[in-house]
Amino acid sequence: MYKIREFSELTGLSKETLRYYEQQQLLEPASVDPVNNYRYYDDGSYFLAILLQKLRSFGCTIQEMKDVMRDESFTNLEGLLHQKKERLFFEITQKQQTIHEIEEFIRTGQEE
Amino acid sequence: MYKIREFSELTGLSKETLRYYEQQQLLEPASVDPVNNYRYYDDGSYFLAILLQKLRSFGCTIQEMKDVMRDESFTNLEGLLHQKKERLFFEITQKQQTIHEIEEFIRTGQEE
DNA sequence: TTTGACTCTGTGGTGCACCCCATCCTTTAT
DNA sequence: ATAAAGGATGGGGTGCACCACAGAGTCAAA
Repeated sequence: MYKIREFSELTGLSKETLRYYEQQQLLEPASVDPVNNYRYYDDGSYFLAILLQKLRSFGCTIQEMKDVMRDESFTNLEGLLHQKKERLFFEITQKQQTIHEIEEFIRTGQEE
Repeated sequence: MYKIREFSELTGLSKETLRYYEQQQLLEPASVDPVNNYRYYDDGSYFLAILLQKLRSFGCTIQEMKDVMRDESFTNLEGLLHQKKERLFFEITQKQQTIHEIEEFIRTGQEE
């Protein structure tokens, strides 16, 4: 059982982020001491925290992660990952398009 | 001379955006009636407004556009455009990297 | 002249995912 | 026993580029 500080260092998620995720019902502590309200995390929490961190780095929103965490078998996980990949491909073509527009603008806009 | 509404329709920039740009000293009306404070825009304003709109679509920030608008000969414009292109190339490789990470995650993360 | 459309200013809100701080309480080490 | 370290809560703030709205004044056509 880890207290929030140690768990924060373990996972790389800040204490504030952990509290925020709890509030969002995204990652709840394994247990909360009813006397002092201290949060305690365990290895199951660790697994989930690492997953969440990865998903965030993939560009998933809190809402999307909530949808994934809702069922424990992660049935929606793979779908979300594919969707994110598609999104990234789309954003890449968007940016390539913008690059073309900039180059076009440099060429034609230069005339004045 | 166009009043703000007409100029807004002409340029595609909303009235609020025009007021905001004025506040940011990014695009000032050609004149302001001292009696009623009505803003009036002219064809010079139009040219600048279109430029600003393009720069925004290229991903330029307000601050960057301010730097460009500061001198009337637009000496910094080309530099900014090149910088934006570089930025876009970088973001594209970032996203490609993320795509690889997702694929890697699908492969190795699938084992549990 | 009336009416409706337009404009002004100022202020507050939006979204997202957090971060920061004051204040108070608890634990831990000495 | 004491003091430092760490925990809790609640609320506000951040950045960016706007959008929305209230309330008041103004213009333009019929």
